[in-house]
Amino acid sequence: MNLTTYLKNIVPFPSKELEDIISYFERESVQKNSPLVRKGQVCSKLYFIEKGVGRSYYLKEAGKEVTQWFFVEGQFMSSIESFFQQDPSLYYLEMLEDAIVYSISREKLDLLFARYHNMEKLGRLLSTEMLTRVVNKLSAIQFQTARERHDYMLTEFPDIANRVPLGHIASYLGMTQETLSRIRRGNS
Amino acid sequence: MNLTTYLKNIVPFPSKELEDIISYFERESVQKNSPLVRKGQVCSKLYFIEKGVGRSYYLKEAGKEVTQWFFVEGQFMSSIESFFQQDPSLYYLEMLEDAIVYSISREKLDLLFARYHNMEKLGRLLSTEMLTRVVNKLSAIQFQTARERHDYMLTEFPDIANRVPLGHIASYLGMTQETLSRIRRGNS
DNA sequence: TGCATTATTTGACATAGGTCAAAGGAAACC
DNA sequence: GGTTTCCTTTGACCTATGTCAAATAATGCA
Repeated sequence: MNLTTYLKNIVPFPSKELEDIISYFERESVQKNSPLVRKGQVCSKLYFIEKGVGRSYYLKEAGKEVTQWFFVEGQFMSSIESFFQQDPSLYYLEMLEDAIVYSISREKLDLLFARYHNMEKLGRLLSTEMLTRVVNKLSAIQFQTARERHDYMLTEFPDIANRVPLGHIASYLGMTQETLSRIRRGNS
Repeated sequence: MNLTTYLKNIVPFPSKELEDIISYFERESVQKNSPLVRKGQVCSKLYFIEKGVGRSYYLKEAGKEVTQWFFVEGQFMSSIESFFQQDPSLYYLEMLEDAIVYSISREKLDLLFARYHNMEKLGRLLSTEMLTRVVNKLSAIQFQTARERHDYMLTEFPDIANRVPLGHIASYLGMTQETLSRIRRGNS
């Protein structure tokens, strides 16, 4: 998914604006398993994924990783709270496949927000959209059984199952790898 | 908490703008336990709470209510996904005390977003702030024990315990009333 | 003030899903 | 192509929290 196309579909930017906006992003190749942000760092960039899958994850006691979110092609990815509040990130960000992303720094983004009303609108729309998705996950986690959460995941990230290790998905769903494996088998 | 003061503290609106913006809101008195939105309705208004506490809640099988969020003085309240996407709300919204709120319709709000860049910015900021808070709750629900979630709640809504029934808080925290009662007692 | 209603606590018991440990599979690397 | 490493499945057992039911306590209202 192309950044220009993506932006145009959300807000009808005049092409001059859009050109200017795009020029503030940098295209980057990112290697599989390389961290974009570590816990404790302030997340300095917002990423748009052109190709690849990423995830955010917490590191719990005993080194256990808990996936917080998956990010696929055509989505923005960041440690949002850290990026916007300029606080240390509570979790890690990494790509799970070799990827191509577009990145922009906070300063540049702020500049674009200030320069273009349309851009501010884009920010608002993306933010409420993400809010909706997080609320959905919260309600899945809060009152669904392990099996129902698995079904929720299939709607939110239809093809993720074939792209990332089972353990990542299990922790994203708030269950152990063993439980997810049992659910997949069909019984349990 | 006064709406004008609140808005001014987030974005430095010129007073003319602010005056115009405020004029689009309507002041309403709302009675305790009266629903602002029912499940299945499209939520037509965004509310700002000047006085009172509200909550959003799901109605599960067997008529069991599950609180999704609390809203206190000085916060905006709505069925956000429904309000912004104009979809039927998945949950109810009600005030838990006699309250005073300021309300605005989607059309008027859109008009203000379009008219004032500052307003759009306010929308973006409030939306990312809410996103942060929901992410925090999600992480509490997803990997904390019942007791830890209780502690999380005390930071998010310090004085809520004295204002709303225990059952509402328990379901907000994803546990039963009995469990919360046992936690409060200190053992368990 | 006293009754009716609603909210909270307590106890006994049940269970979904966790933990630990080990065995298969698959994939990556030389 | 064989070996090392990582990923997934399976089994046996355990525990935090849920369910159900009943007893108190608190609150609202006549």
